[in-house]
Amino acid sequence: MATMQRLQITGLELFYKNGYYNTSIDDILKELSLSKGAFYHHFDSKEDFFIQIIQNLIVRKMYAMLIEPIEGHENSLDLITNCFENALETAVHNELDFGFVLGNFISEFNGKNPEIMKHLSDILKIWEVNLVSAIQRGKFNGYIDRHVDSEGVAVFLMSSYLGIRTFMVENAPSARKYRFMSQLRQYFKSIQVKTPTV
Amino acid sequence: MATMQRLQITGLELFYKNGYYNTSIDDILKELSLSKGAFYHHFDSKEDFFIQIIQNLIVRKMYAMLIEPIEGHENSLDLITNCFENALETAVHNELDFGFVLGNFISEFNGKNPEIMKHLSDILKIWEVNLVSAIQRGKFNGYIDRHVDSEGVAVFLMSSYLGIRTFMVENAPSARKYRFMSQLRQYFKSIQVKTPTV
DNA sequence: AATTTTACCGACCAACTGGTCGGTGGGTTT
DNA sequence: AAACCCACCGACCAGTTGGTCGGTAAAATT
Repeated sequence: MATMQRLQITGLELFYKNGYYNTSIDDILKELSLSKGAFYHHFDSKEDFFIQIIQNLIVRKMYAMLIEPIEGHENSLDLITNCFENALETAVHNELDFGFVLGNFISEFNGKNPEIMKHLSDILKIWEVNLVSAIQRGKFNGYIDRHVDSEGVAVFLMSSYLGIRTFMVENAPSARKYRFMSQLRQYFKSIQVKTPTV
Repeated sequence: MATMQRLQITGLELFYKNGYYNTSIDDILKELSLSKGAFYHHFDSKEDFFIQIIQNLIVRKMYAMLIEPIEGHENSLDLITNCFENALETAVHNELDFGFVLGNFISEFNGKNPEIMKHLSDILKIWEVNLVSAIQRGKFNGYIDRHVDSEGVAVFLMSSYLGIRTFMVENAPSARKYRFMSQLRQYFKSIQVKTPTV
């Protein structure tokens, strides 16, 4: 595989595991048995390197995991439920979950690096916009109560998702995932269209 | 004020603002015009310093802001609503919100420093236990539906709280707080005891 | 008054940081 | 075959890191 790609993949892994500021370029190079020269041949700086990682890896995966799965015309709430279910399942198995990766980096860069924050915020914005669309589609298609605030639901969903991921990291991920999903369904019940039970 | 306290207060401020690994002891000392000698006279190491900050500042504030306010015998859901409302309001004004401080540090130390993680997890555990108690009290007192899973509600509440804080940090905190609280009330409606509307 | 303890100073250290730069060897152009 | 480009090497640099240590002046203890 191309050296540039290998650097980015390993870079993201280590940045995620140890944090951006706590991972040195040397750490990444040691992992791949490459030299400083190789790194600075491909990237201008550590910051430029990370921005390319965001654009090449994080954005793409966010789309694949959290945006495309909710684009269909089925019941939005079902789509979102399944989407979260799958995303959290990869999280249980300690794989990279890009929604969380994003939240993590936002914590790390907040107030420290406005340039990088802008890139991260943009992704969050895209997620938000797509969630709002999905919810409005759900209203239009008769699945969601027309009186609910789509923006509010989106904010609530994103918040709880970012939060449960922080929380899963610390203890009993599988049990917490299960409990979280149950309560999410409970919440969804409260915003769906009430069909009188015959 | 005693030098030791001033070090801890300034330390927490800077650790919170810039991250633990991205804040040097020299940064803290410069802020207070103190020397290395002063620091190592009072603390064994940077890690020891941070653990004392957790125990002296973070634990106390967590109790004051997120635990004691939900201990009363009124309607648990009201208590929790008010508690979150207040905590998020301090967050809007960019003051230290210790629930979030906790979540932030958990992200930062996860997988890097088990010793510190243990201390942070303990606080989260205390919060969880107290939330579960409050919810069970709510069931007992006839405010909350007896069929709901208390543990699940607690996990959901903590998640969404940690999440909204990450999310508020990035954009339009006040609007997001408002939207979040609306949806929280919506969720609470779905778990409270259903009194037939006459 | 003599001694010990406390609180603090600041020069110093080895390890590490992001980044620079002169090189080198293989492949492609001319 | 000469000239050039590309991908990479690794010694080196200045600045920063957490941490050490010998010293000192004031306060507390004897």
